[in-house]
Amino acid sequence: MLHVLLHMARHDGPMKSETIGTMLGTNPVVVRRTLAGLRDAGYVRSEKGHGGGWVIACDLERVSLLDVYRAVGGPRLFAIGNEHSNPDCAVEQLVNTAVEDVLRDAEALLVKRLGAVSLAELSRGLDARCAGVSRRRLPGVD
Amino acid sequence: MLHVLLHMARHDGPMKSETIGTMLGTNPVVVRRTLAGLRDAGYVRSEKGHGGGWVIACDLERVSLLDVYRAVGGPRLFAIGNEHSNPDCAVEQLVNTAVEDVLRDAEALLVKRLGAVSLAELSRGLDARCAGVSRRRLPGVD
DNA sequence: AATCATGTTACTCAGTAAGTTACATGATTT
DNA sequence: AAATCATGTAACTTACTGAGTAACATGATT
Repeated sequence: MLHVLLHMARHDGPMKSETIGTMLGTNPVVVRRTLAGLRDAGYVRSEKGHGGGWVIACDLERVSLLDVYRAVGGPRLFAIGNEHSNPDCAVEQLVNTAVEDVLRDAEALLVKRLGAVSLAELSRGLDARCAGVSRRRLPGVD
Repeated sequence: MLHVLLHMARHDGPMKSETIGTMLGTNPVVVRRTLAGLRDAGYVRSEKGHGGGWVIACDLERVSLLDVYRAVGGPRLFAIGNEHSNPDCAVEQLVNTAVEDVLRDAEALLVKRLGAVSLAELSRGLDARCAGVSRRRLPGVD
C-alpha cells in the first residue's frame, strides 16, 4: 500500500481502483477493501463518477509508515503470540512474562522506527533516486 | 513449548506425549510433531516402550529462547512481509528497502534478546518464585 | 508374547485472506 | 433526463494454513 500511496502522490489526478489493481497484480475490489482503511483514516479520498478514483488527502509530511500500517489494518505485528492453556500454572506465567517482555521491547523499536519515517521522506528519496540513477549508487541499496 | 521444556526439566523421569498434550489442551500427535524439532536439534530425547517418553537432553545453560524458537520451527518472526509484484518498479524498490531496513533492525533486537535468555535462567526464576511466593512480589510481574 | 510409547503418514476440519460476482450509490457527461 | 463511469458493499467461492484425528509401523520394556 505504501507503494500505491507514493504512486498516487506522484500521479496527476485520481487513480482508478482498476489501474491500481493491475499495477500490483490484484483486482479492483481487493484494492477498494484495503484502501478503505486509509480513507477512513483520512489519508486518501475517493471520488465517484467520470474521472473519479483515489487521491491523496493528507500532508505526506505528517503521515508515517506506522500510521499507514495501522490504518491498513494489521493489529498484530508479530507472528508469535502467547499460549494461555492453564493460566494458573506458575511455569506458564513465568514463560509468558519473559516472552512478553522481549516482544514488548521489539515492538517498541518497530513502532519507533516506523513512526520516524514519513511518506514525504520516502517520496524525496524517490526524487533523489530518479535524479541520480545514472551517476550515483542508489541510497540504501547494496 | 518453553512451558513444556521447563516442566520436563523439573519432572523426574520421562514425560509421555499424552501427559503433555493434556497439560496444554492439545493431543499427543501434535505434541510429537512439535517436539520433533527440538529432538532433531538435540535439546530433548524421546524414549520408546514402557516408561518411555520425553526427557531433556541438553544443558539448560547452553540453550536460549532463540534456540528453542528456531528449533520449534518458526522461520518467520514478523507478520508482515514485502510484496514483489513488479520488481522493476522504482517505487516498490525504494519502499521495500525502507521497510526491510526497519524490519532487519527489529529482528536483530529480537534475536539478541531471545538469545540472551537461557532455559536455565528461566528455571532459576521459577525457583525464586516458588520459594518466595508468599513473602515477596513475583519478579517481572506487576 | 503382550504391552506401551513414540514415529509417521494421510485424512478431515476450522479459520483466514484473497478472488469473484453482483448490484447499489453517486458524479459526470452528453 | 439518460447514459456512463467509478466507488461501496455484500455474498459467495477458492486457496491455504494449522490443528485435530485415525491408523499403522517401530522399538523397548515387562
